[in-house]
This record gives sequence, structure tokens and C-alpha cells, in this order.
Amino acid sequence: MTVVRVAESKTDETGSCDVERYLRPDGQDRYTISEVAAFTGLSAHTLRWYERIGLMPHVDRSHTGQRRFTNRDLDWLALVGKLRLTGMPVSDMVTYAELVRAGDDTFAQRRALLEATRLDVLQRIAELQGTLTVLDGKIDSYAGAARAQERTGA
Amino acid sequence: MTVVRVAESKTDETGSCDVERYLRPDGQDRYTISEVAAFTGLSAHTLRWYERIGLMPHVDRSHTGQRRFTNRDLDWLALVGKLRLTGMPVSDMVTYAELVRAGDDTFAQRRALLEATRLDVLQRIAELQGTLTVLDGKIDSYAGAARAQERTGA
DNA sequence: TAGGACCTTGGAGCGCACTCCAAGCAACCC
DNA sequence: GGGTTGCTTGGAGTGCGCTCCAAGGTCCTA
Repeated sequence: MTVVRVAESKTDETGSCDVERYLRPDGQDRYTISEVAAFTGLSAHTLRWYERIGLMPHVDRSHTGQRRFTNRDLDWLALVGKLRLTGMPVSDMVTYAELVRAGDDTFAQRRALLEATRLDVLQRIAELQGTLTVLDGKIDSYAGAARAQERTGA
Repeated sequence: MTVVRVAESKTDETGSCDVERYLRPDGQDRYTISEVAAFTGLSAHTLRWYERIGLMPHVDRSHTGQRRFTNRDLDWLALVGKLRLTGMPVSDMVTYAELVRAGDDTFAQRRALLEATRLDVLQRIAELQGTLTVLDGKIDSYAGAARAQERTGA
């Protein structure tokens, strides 16, 4: 199985957008659950759970009932991965997935959801930068204290 | 009860450092658990739990056994609040608290812990900035789609 | 001295996001 | 045909960080 690196702009359910693609074999479009687990870093358990809770669009099955994921599914999982990094709760991601399934009439709601998430992310970044100030102050004070201990031979 | 706003550099167990102080009454140095809950935004439950798990230095008691927090405790809780914002697990905060209790020989370990946390924070900020790119791309695509729908009278 | 607000404890419960288990079916290799 | 590996399911379990409960003691005001 050849795995190639692909990281370029893509087309998904809402038109082109920059979500970095997971590694995937060239030209293939049917993956087993363990292949997808390897590409995405998610466990097979988690992939099944995502499907159960409605976070995946309908996933194809083989004639014996085994899941066969497509490149579209990988694209979706790449987006989910990004949303997960934002700290968006899984329940909100499910809501988003439901809006996508509901069709193009839900663009405004989807956009509102993403804009709310965007504000959360900006706030979180600001918080983290605030913690960096404190952390750096503390680290400096320990460094200074260590130097003082050395000088006094402690 | 007079509550004044104080936000200045402070002196704590490691020397001066910039942790913003919680609101606190002027000149007072003994607070009940519900006062501390009001200042910090933590629940009384959480404050008791922090003490139980070893995340607080020893907290004074009244003659009848009720907790009486001091300004020092408020300073410590302000630092804990910042560490919590970094995403540091509570177990690591407990480790840090134990190092503080162990005395000045642990400066190097405390510093290492904070530097590891600092790197985590930097990485998290980078991740979040990556998600902003995706979010903005998506939001733009929905905005564009909405304009297109309007033009076609959909 | 009564009433209500506030405090104490150990331990149980909760919400989130997984994570794993048991029992069974399917595919493939020797 | 037997063995190994991988897949299926519903449901139970896990770890984290709280959050709450019951039963009782304390503080404050009138």
C-alpha cells in the first residue's frame, strides 16, 4: 500500500477551504476502519463512536457489513480534527454535522456556529498569552533564585 | 465589607511575580470559604476539594474548625487559576504544590515543570492559530455562498 | 432563645470524551 | 480445516475535574 503526502486546498461540502488532508493512498477511495485510524490518529473505537453519535455522514459498508470510508470521510474527519482542536464540544460538532446533512439552507446557522467558535478561540489565545506572562515571570524568578543559591554556595 | 480592586505585582513564595490578585477586602486577612469562593469564582466545594487533594498549603481554622483563608491563600489561588488556564492537569499542580511545600531545594524542579508547561502553552497557541485559519476559510466560504444564494433569489 | 444562613465531613454522582469488553462473524493463509 | 487477524455490535468502564448530598455543628440577628 502506497501512502503519499497530500497537503493542499481541497473541495468539501461547502466549497474550497484549507483543511490539511490526512495522509492517504494515492487514487484509492475505500478504506477500512483501521486504515482510517492510522491516517487520522483516532482509534477505531472512536471512529465507531463518532458514527454512533451522528458526527459522521453515512459511512458506506462492504457486502459483509464492514465500514468502507471514502476520501470524503477523511476530509470530514480532518475538519472534525480541527474543530476538536478549537475545544468545540462534541455536541456542537454533532449539531454542525446535522446542519451539513440538512442541506444548503443552513449556511447561516453553520456560519454563526463557526463564528462563535472563532471568538472562543480568540479568547482562549488571549488567556494563554496571559498565562505565558505569569509563567515567564515565575521561571525568571526561579532562575534568579538558583543563581543566588550558587553565589552563596548553598 | 469593603472590597477593593487590587492588581499589582506581588510577593509570593518565590519572590515577586506578576499574578493578578483576586478582589479582596482591604486590610483583612481572614476569609471564610464563601468569601473566597466569591473572590475567586471557584465554588466552596472546589476549594475544599483543592485542599483535600493537596493543592492548597495548610489552611488555618477558626477555634470551631471552620476554614479561615488568608491573603497568601488568595495569592496561591490566583496562581493556581493561571496554571489551570494553561491546561496543566490538576495532578501536575499538586506536584508543584508539593515542591513548594518541600522548600527552596526544589527551585530547579519547579522551574522545569513551568518550562514544560510553557512549551505546552506555546504549542497550544500555535494549534489554535491553525484552527483560526480553517475557521476563517469556512466562514468566508459560507458568506460567499450566502451572497450567491441572494443573487439567484434562492 | 429561636430561626436561618453558613460551615463541617466522607462519600457518592455527574458530564465529557473517549476506551474497552465480550461474543460472534468474515477473510485470508497454510 | 484450523489458526490468525480484523471486523461487527451493545453496553459497560475509565479518568478527569468537579459537583452534590446527608447529617450534623456553628454563627449571627432579633
